[in-house]
Parts: sequence; structure tokens; C-alpha cells
Amino acid sequence: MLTEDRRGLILRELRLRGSLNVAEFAQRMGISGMTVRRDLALLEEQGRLQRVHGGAVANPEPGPAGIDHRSPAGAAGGHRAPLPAGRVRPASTTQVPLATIGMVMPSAAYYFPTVIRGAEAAARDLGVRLVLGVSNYSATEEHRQIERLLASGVDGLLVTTSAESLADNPALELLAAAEVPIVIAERSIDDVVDRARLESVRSDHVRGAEIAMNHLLDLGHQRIALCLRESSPTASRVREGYRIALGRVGLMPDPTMDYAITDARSAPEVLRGQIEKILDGIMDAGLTAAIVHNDEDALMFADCCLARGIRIPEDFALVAYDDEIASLGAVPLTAVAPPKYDVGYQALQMCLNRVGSWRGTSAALQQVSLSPTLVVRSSTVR
Amino acid sequence: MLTEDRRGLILRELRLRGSLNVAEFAQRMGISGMTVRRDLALLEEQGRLQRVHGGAVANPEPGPAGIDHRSPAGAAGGHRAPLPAGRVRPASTTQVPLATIGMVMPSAAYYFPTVIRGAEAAARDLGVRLVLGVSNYSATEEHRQIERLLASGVDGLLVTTSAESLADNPALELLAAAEVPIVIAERSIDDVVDRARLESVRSDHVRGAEIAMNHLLDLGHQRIALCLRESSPTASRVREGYRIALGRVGLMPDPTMDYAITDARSAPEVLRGQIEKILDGIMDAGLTAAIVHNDEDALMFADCCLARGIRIPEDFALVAYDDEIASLGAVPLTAVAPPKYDVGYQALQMCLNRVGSWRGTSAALQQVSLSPTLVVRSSTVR
DNA sequence: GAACAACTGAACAGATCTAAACAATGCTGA
DNA sequence: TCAGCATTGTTTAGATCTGTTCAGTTGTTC
Repeated sequence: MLTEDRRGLILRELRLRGSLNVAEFAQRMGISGMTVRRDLALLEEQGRLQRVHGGAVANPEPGPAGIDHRSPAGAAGGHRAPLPAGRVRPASTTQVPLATIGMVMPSAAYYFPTVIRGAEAAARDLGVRLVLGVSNYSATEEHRQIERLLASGVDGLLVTTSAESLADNPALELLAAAEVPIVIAERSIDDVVDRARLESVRSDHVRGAEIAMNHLLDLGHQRIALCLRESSPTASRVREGYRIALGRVGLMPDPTMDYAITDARSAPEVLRGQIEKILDGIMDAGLTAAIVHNDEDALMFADCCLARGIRIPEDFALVAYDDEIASLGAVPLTAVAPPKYDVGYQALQMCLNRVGSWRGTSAALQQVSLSPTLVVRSSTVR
Repeated sequence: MLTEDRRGLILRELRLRGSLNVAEFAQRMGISGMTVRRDLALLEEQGRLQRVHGGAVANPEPGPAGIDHRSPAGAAGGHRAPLPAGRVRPASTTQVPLATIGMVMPSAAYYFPTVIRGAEAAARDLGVRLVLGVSNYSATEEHRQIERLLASGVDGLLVTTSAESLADNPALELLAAAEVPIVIAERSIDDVVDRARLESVRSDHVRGAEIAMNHLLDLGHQRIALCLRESSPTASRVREGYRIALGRVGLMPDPTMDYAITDARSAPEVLRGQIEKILDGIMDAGLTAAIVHNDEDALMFADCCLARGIRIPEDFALVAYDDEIASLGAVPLTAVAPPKYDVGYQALQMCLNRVGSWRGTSAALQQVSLSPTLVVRSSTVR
């Protein structure tokens, strides 16, 4: 591999994950840590990343849309000041964009920032402008945003609806009637295939759950709890993967292993109360591990365990689902990381492929599923 | 090889993979490193690439087009980048391919020729060599072909297994152990996700069946027969789509509407006998339309109808599934056309994206579903 | 705050890459 | 046929990069 390629990979890793760990990266690439460190030093000198103890974090990019998405951990050492104004690429300055793509996301706070970053990166790479609308999980707001963007003459639209199903979404009519290509992100279009000309890109959460389960099963766990936010569109798919993985090793799903967190928006104390109750159930049933959907809940869960003197991972293993903040707990949590960035990137790419004449790619409508990965941290091993 | 060709190859390598390693490239081409370096120096002087230690990297291209450098129509040698010098290059001499991709298909007689053509087109567009093996639906032959191609050092593999499931295919071990990227075409990898690092591209036959059903339902048909070749991997998915479409309009699947053709390989008279019997059942049950999987059967079916004086489409509507030869009957048949060509094209494209360096596309493993289209002919309307 | 683990960077050795110089090859035109 | 020229391969010294070791630093835990 070329030195240049290696450095490119480092930057890519940072774009994708926001941070990079020297030891882990070196091992994965089959190179020495010293080499990685030398690269990091050089790239920092160019102002392309920021070194921290143990690795590096992404530099806030001077990209177009101004959403700040810094690694929340970013603070770290003060003694490494980025060098004075490392070369800034003049790249595509005020180029007239090829096209404008609208993007309607349910949230800009959790999960979707990374999807948005992916779409931004694709937009930058492909020279198009991206316009974002956030619906805050409100169906009417969603409708309004879509209407606004379509009326403003965007050349394509990326949409993630609040609910999993599009079938009874009033915005579906808008989408069906639209004359621009539309790509649905992270949602199913199975039940509306013939009502609108849509394409989709999504994380394969069924597979994500399977990956988590296989990890736990490999570690010897047999009695594994599942703890889902029922209100989330993702829940049913995660449960499906959980069941498939159980079934594959001849185990049956069991009601004493399946727990729901009913309301996501409630106050922290309420959430904690729910989790304490779930934890009671789990301990009574003698389970040894859990998959907890949503990092926030998983962190709270870990917290409750530690408060009770349950050691993680010795007494109980925990896998979080989403990998937004799973690394930041007292015990860094092993987590399933859906390919959020890639979903955004590909969604934009697919949408642009349909703009104008469909150059290049295939004419058939696509549905793309992207596999999550498992990031192993200390809540399951050692 | 001509000097000019060699330089063209260098540029193509850069366009395709983003970077080039002198030692590796020289060996692959059977030339000395010094020669490559001299070429690189020259090309850098022309501003056509950027040298780095160990090789060169692509120059950021002027146009924002970025990703897509292939003209979809550009089958024949597309010299779109007029080289500075005047001399017209003699059409691609003995160009050394960038990579060689192996392809193992169950048949080269029905359905798969179009898939193969798609892969061929992609191979031509992307400048790689495609090597084909046909298994004739024999598992042992399949194993042998895969083994042969891997041993011969292909850089990637496209495989369509004989059976729908890979889970109990002995070749799975080969695929899992292979060190080159592998893309499965037209088959499911759901049940082997964690046993091998695979990607997949397939026609969405569930949706294909739904499209056919919606067409018939729109025409006012309510009692619609389904006639499948049970031995085909496609059958179960088509049935699923059939049931979903029925369910959506509040109808239940009914055993008197579901027919199977048991043996595909038998003599024409046997097939005809089966179809006559099915037709008896359909007439007895008072059905008004049918979806018949496999064009061949559908043509035979139409023939039987006509022989009995059943008029198509007036008395009975018929939709064929596959659209290989559906247009060639006495009555041209409306048919569901799976995106065979696109499946082949995309499969090769995805495979090549994983070859060598991982630039450009997303890292997450992909599963792509492509929607069939309905080709309306005179067996359902007018 | 002491013990411990993990990380960092200097220094050196070995591997790999580069380019100059020269030799070998093959084509061109007299 | 042969000199002249362009292209390519080989050799070699020096430049650059990479891995290892090790002492010192930073961060964590108790």
C-alpha cells in the first residue's frame, strides 16, 4: 500500500468515525504504531486532523452546510494546538452547484447527524448543494418541510420519515406526485412500492442485531436479554435479528428475555425507574447479557448495573445499539454501529444518479441494505 | 505494447483506483520500475497525475463529475479524452486488464445470458477482464468452477449458486476462505451473513410478483391463479409477493389458485400434460387470470388456452414471469421483466469496488435489491 | 500519590524507493 | 549496413520510509 493511501485511510476513518485509535488502527492495517503516529503528526501539521492521546480526532471541516459535529469527546489535551492555519483547500469555492438536493431528517440531535454528514460529504464530492430540513419527529412538520423543498425547486430529495412505515404518511402523496427523484433513507418502502417511484438506502438492523447476538453467543452467553424502545422504528427489526440469531443456535425467544422501554421522551428519572425494573426482571431470570437499543438507555443501564455492584463485563455483558455515545460511559460499551455515514453518502449518490438523465447506473429502482459493524469495547470482553 | 498504451494504462489505473504503486504495477505489466517512473515523471509534468513516494495518485479532476467516468452507451472504445498528440491509437491492442473477475453462473441458456451481458458491459466499461464458468445447476460443478477461478488468481468473483440458499452449499467454505471480494447475484445471503464476507445483488422477485398482481387487480381480476416451477429458487419469493398483493386488497390465498409445475427438465409432452391439468383446475375454479412463472411454461400455457378456444386476453389474462421469450408467442405475453442486465452490471461494479484499495465507495457491506418492471403486451389488455 | 498500564517519540537498523549513469535494444533514415 | 536516436533495463549510491527498542510521559486505578 502506498503511503498516500494509508494517509487517505486515516482521514477516511476520521470522517467516518470521528476518531481514530492508533493501536487498533495499526493492528487492523498490519502496520506499526509508530508509522501511524508519524502519519498523524504530518497530517496534524497540515491541519487535517487533531491529535489526542491514543490517536486523533477529526477536524471540523470547512464544508458547506454549517452543522457542527465534533466528536463530543473532543476536548482532551490542551498542549496540542493545531498549527497556525494549515493549508486550507481552496477546492470547490463558489462553484455553481450542479444540482440542489433537499434532505428531510427527523432529528439533528441523535443518530442522524452522522447520516447528514455522509450526505454532506457526498454533496461536496459530487459538487451539489444540500439543503436540510428537520422535522423533529412531527408528521405535520415533515409534510411542511417536504412541501417547502419541493416548491423551492430542488432537483432531488432525501427523506427519512418519522415513522417506519410510509403507508399512512400524508406526505406520501407529495412524494408520489413529485417530479424529482426521491430516496428514502433508513425506512422501508416495501409497502408503498407501487404508490410512488421511490428508492431506498437503509441500515440492515436485522443483521446488526444478529452480529451483536453472535458476538455474545461466541462469548458463551446463552441467556441474553433484549431491551428495546418500542416507539422506535428500528425496534421490530432488531427483534427479528435477535430471534433469528437465537433460532440459529436452537434457542427459543422467551418473554422473560424481552423487555420494552415504553416512552423515550420522559424525564431521566422515569427512564431510570423503567430500567431498574427491567434490571430486576433480568436478574430474576438469571440472564447474563443484554442488547440494549439506543446508546442512551444502554449507558443508563450500565450505570444501574454498576450502582448495584454488578460488574461489567465479568458479571454481565452489555451491547448497545446505535453507537452514538456508547464509547463515553464509565465502562465503554461494545456497540452495534449502523453505517449511518454510508447511508447518507449513498442516499445522496443514488439520488443524484437519477437527476436529469440517469447516467451511468442501472435503470432499475434500487433498495440498498448496508450492514452495521460491531465495535467491541470493554462491556463484553475482558 | 506501445508506450502510449502503457501511459494510458497508468492513467486508467489512477482513474479507477485512485493510486498506483510502481513496484506492483511494473511487475504486473512485466516492465521495469524505472520505466514506470519515467512515465510518471512525464505525466506529472503534463499535470495528469501527482507523484508520491512509491507511486502516484490521481489528480483531482477539473470537472465536478468526480465519481462517474463511464459513458453508459460507450460500449466501443471510448476515447473521449483526446490525447495531446495527434496520432490516432490503433484500437485497443493487447491491453493488459486492470483486474480479472470470475463469474460462475448456473446456466448460459436461460435467464442468465442477460445477467452475463450486463456483467460483460460493466467489465468493458471499467476495463477489466471477465472469465465465465457455467455450472449447469450442478453443485459439484459449481464447486469445481469456483475453485478453479480462485486458483487461477482472479481478483474478484461473481457467483450465482444453483440453489437459493447458500447455507448448505459446500462451496460456501471456499467463498468464506477466499481472499478476494465476492458478490452473490440473484441469491440470498441472509442466512450466511456471518459465515462469509459477501455482498449481494438481486432482482426483487417479491416486488415483481406484486407488480404483476397489481396490474391484474387494476384490470378488475379478482380470482388470479399462480403457477410456479417449484424447483426454481425464485418460486417462493414470487409466491410471497403474490400473497402480499392479495392481502393488500383483502383477499386470501386459496389452494385452488396455487399450482405447481413439478419437473422442469421433462419432455415437452410431459410439461404440456401438466399444464393441461392445471388449466382444468383453473377453469373449474372459475379463475380469470394467471401469473405463470417461467416464460416457457407461460407460452405453453397460452398455447393450451388457445387450443381450447379460450381467448386471451378476453376470456383469460396471462402474465409471464421472466420475460425471456414472452414476446415471441402467438399472443405476445405481458411479462414481469427482472432487471437481469442491471444485476450483472451492478454485481461486477460492486465487486470491482472492493478490489484493491477501498477508495470511493462505502465500507459497509451492501445488499442491493433491484425492482423488476412490467412489460405490458397483449395477453392482459385489449 | 503510588503503582501500573498505555502511549509517545528519539534513535538506530533495515527495507524500500529514487534517480543518475551507463549498457542494451530496436527503430529510422541515409 | 550502419550511425543516430529514442526507449528500456541494470546497477548503484543515496534518499526516504518503516519497524523495533527503549526511556520517558501521560492517564487510570486504587
